[in-house]
Amino acid sequence: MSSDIRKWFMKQHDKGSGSVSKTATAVPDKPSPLSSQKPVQTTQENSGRRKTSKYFATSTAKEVNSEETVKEKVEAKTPPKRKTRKSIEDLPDDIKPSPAKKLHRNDDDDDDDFVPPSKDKRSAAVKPTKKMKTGSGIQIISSSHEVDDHLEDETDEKDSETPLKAGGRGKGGRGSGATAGGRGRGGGRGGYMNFGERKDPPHKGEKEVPEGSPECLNSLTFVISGTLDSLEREEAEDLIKRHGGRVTSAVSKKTSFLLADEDVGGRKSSKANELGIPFLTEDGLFDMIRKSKPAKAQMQEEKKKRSSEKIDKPIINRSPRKVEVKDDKAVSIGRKDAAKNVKSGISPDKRKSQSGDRSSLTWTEKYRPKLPNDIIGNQQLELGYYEQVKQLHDWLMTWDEHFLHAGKKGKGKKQSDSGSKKAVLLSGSPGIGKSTSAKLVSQMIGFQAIEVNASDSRGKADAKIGKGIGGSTSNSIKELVSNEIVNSSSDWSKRQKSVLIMDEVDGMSAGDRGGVADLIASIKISKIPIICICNDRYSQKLKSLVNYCLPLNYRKPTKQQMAKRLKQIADAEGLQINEVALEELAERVNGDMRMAINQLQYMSISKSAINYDDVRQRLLSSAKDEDISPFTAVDKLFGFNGGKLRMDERIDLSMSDPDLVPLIVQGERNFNRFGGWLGKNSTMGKNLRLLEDVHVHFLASQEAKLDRATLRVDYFTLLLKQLTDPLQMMPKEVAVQKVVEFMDAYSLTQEDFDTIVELSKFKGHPNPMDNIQPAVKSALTKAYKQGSSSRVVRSADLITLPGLKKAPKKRIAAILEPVENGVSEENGEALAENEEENSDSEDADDLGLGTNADQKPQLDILSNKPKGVQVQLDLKKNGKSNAKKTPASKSRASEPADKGAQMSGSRKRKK
DNA sequence: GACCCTCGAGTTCT
DNA sequence: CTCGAGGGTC
Repeated sequence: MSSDIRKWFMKQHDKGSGSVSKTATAVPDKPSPLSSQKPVQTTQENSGRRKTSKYFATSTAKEVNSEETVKEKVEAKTPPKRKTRKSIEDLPDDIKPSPAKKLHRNDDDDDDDFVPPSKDKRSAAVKPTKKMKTGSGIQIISSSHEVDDHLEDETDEKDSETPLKAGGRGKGGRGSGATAGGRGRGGGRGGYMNFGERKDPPHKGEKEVPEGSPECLNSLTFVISGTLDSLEREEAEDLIKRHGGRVTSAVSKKTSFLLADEDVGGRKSSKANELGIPFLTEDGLFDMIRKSKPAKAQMQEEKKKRSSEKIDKPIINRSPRKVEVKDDKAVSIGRKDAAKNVKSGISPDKRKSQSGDRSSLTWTEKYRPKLPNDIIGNQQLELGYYEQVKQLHDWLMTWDEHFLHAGKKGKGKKQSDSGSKKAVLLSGSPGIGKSTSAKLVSQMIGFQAIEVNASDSRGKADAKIGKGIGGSTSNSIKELVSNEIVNSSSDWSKRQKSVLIMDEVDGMSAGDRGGVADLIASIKISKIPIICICNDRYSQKLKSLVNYCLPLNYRKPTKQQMAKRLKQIADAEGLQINEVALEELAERVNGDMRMAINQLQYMSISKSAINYDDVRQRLLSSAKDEDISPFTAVDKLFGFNGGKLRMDERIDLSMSDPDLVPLIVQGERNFNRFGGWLGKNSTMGKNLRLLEDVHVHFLASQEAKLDRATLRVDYFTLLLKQLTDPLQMMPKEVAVQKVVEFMDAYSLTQEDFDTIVELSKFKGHPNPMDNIQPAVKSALTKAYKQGSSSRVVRSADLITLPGLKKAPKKRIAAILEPVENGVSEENGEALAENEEENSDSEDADDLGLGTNADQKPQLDILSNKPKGVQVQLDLKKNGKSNAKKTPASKSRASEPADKGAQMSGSRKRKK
């Protein structure tokens, strides 16, 4: 390994010196190529200059000044913020400056360098607009023959440009010059990095996107250049992929067409010219696609599409036939699950059952990497140097050494550099195997992994740590760490080494006050290695933590890597899915393998063959631009859905409950939700806590060991289906029996059931219970209650969960405070009243918002019920914290009555 | 098998 | 642009 490192080092060194020399030699040359690459700047510069000269010739300095001020004003008014820009672009078309935009775009878009000739047609047409636009941000251009001038000027400019930075400004003295320069700089070279301003197609959405045979572009490769006429780049990509085509980023010999509507120029184009690759306009593409399908078929296709859309819309399905198939399967699976995985007998289907009973496992579990090498992406390089997993491994090893040293201070072995930090910080977007690899590596080396999920403080780890010290995570950690010290100094260390895995530390820091500080303190004193895991390394909260950690950035696997693995899985499950679809899926889930597998499984429930469109449909809402980090993505999400909801609420929400962030993001993906999902955060808060309960019960059933995050995301949809579909699809008795069976198998209580239903409702989804006959519902209730007599007391009801204290939001916590001391039923009831009032007002809100479910009178009972349950649950939790001594069964027994009472109570009050 | 060439993707930081 | 992956050739 040392040799490896040396090798590596030498390589680096070589590289370094090489590049240095390169740069050195390159420097002198740099000016000219550079200047030629800043077309926009040039243009603007030109026009600016041109204008200036014009002005100088014909106008007074004052005029110039005034213009300058105008410009400045505009600039001041229009900071380069995206939003603002966008709003500008949202202006009516006549104001909207397509050419200017184009100009702009050129500026930002790397390879589509500005080529004047191609532009003339357009610019001539749109000149006026340009003027306006420029007025609002860039430059004022007035003449109509400027195109020609551009050319000239451009050439002129070239020589002087690089020096210009100073000279240009000095010459013109224009603010514009400065501006243009700055932009050109940013856009020109680093332009391809610019995600900022996205060009809008001039005729966005105006053309009808054709539908063709799904195979018509097979084996064709496209490169998209510039901005198309009516499609966003992504849309065009979609279109092509949907028809079997391939889209790549760079022109090569393999490229079949260069898709460019305008702006023909730039590197892509020149290369295409060189290679004799035909150009294709958007219309050309459309034609191509259209031609692939006879008109009649086209219409049919469209019809089909439309109807399928109709069907797909309600995710909780209530549409007739197509869904039925789905449901049957889902039910059978659910049943299988419920039947506690009776050895694979029930499923005769074509899928190879990989490991006996496959039913109990989600695919995520089933295909979870077993060896560190299974973790895709971050694969071992020859040198092993980039491979995070290996690095982690090494770190752990050296840490141990380090630790031994500290303990025995005997051997004079030199510590490796990576060992100098006492903790590692694994970062990377979710689902790419951070915790998995942490666990696996620890396991492999023989460490006992103690996993603490910061945002789920009552994980297994907590249980292990013991309930002695209060619920705070950090306390637990401290205790653990110090315990470990004691233990290890005695005999423990010989037996087993431990490693502490702190999951989601960025979540923790907000939840636990000073969590990070505590964590750092823990790291300082810790005698066991600590692995911290976060999603966003650059989060402000973690900044101080980074100093104490060896940072390890996990990279997202490429979509090809993911697709490969997914393909394996699909094959193993007998699922037909083509690669394009898989890649798309991979892309859409943003490298989140787990999510991808989940989606795959979910889709597999309804179909055995999946194509690109299915994937697209399913993941429509997960915009591709979610790629920076989930947290910024959430910001965006908030922004996008912004209109409908109160911003402050959302901010509060995300601040006070970091746990919701992933829920939101993933929930979005999971349910294809659009705006309006988050009506009221208080309800969400409750739901979240309710979800905790579901989770606990779920865990207690020993059917699955999942953390809450997994539960909420992975299982939720499936659970919902399994709980509600039978009620819709089957005769009453059978359905009820099945559901109760299922609930029993998973130790779900009726509240859990309601919770699940309730959770599915937010954002105005159709209530899955809508379609269920009241009779069936009551039958279900009855059946469940009947069963409950024989039901075993669940362990979940008996154990006290330290984390629960923390769970409620502060507001509620404050209310609860007094109760915790005095176990008084009246208190509890009063409390309940309070909560009830709250939920009532929320109900009102609901009605106001027009959630469909809540509006139908006959559903009122139903929709109310969960609310009642929530109240009840609050009570219960309340009771739980102090009612450890109270037999669980008792509290349970009293529930139904309470619930009923409260329910009717709240009803009355409302009316 | 070693080398060369071409293709294609990623790069950043709060 | 830079680097790795993959494929082809000698």
